[in-house]
Amino acid sequence: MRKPSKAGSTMDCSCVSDLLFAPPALPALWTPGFAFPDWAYKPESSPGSRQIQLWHFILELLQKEEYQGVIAWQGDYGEFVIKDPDEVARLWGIRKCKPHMNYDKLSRALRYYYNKRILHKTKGKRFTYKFNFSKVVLVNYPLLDVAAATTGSPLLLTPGPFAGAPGPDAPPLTPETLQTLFSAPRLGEPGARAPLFTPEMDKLRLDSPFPFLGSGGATGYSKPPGLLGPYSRAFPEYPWNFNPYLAGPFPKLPPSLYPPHFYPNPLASSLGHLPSTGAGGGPTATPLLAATGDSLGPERPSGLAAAPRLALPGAGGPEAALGGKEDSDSELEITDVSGCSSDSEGEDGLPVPPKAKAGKGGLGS
DNA sequence: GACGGAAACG
DNA sequence: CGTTTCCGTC
Repeated sequence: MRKPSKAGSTMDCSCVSDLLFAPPALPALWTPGFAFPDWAYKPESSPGSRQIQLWHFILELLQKEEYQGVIAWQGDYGEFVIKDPDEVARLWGIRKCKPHMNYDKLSRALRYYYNKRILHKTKGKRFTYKFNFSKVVLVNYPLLDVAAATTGSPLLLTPGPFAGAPGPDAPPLTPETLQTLFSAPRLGEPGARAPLFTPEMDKLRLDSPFPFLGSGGATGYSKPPGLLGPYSRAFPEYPWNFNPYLAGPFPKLPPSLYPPHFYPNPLASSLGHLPSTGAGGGPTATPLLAATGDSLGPERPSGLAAAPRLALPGAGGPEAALGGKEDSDSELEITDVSGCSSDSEGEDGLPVPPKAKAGKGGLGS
């Protein structure tokens, strides 16, 4: 019943819209046109209102090395752990100008994602959740959903908790499916519904051993899907220097290329600017974006085929990235509430300390 | 801590 | 609609 006189706190809260990522000086491996994926901000509907959503935010955080002490990928594909709930909540609060945000509330919002299947809880592990990228992708590319439905995507590779969930909208996508979908030449075209599925793929699909949602066990570290990739200077974490999504038509990927777990990179694919599938690769996936957003699409340079310098792990490998990220964090902390009216409930001025990071070694939890 | 109902808000 | 706020329950 407590409803503090919040009256007309119409604080526009020009929270600086702090796109976490300011485009400072982008390294050479950065293509101008390759801005943050629209899809990350455009869930599906509400054309125009691109209020950041919690899962976007989480993804953002996860993608920035600066916050690895606060939230980080861990465990299986899409699994992440909130190492510092208070901090994450605080950051979220800042972003939304909700000074009283806390983990309890944030987690409630997170819990709402369960039904939406955007997120899932990793039971047993504290503060650990798991992204359901299949859903995330679908949410952003409804067309794919349609396509999948049309073909009656037979692949069900969700051993996780969803396995038993006969959800009508349980669109379990496997990386393979995604690739297939993304490879399709114009999804937007009614008549151009490319051969999304072929008999041969069927086999492959079922054959895919992916730790998508529920392969327990893999205790190894899982690198984040390079979904949002481009923001950090470190390009995608594709240690294997190989993009599953652009790998030709559908070659049975050689075992050597099959890491313990690899993740799809729908984004990259959708942007279709990665290592061109080259011959046989087939159609570019670029149209996808156009298909969905269309119209006002920030025209992607047709020749977007720009230089898709993926991480050239080769020697460096993922470990290199992992190990070398300890350097001093960037200064683009989003820890300032500048813009947020301090009015609100007339509480503390919300000093927002510069957050002394790095101090946490015993956060093991 | 984690869950989910309920009400309210923008 | 996506939370935010609050809360009872396990």
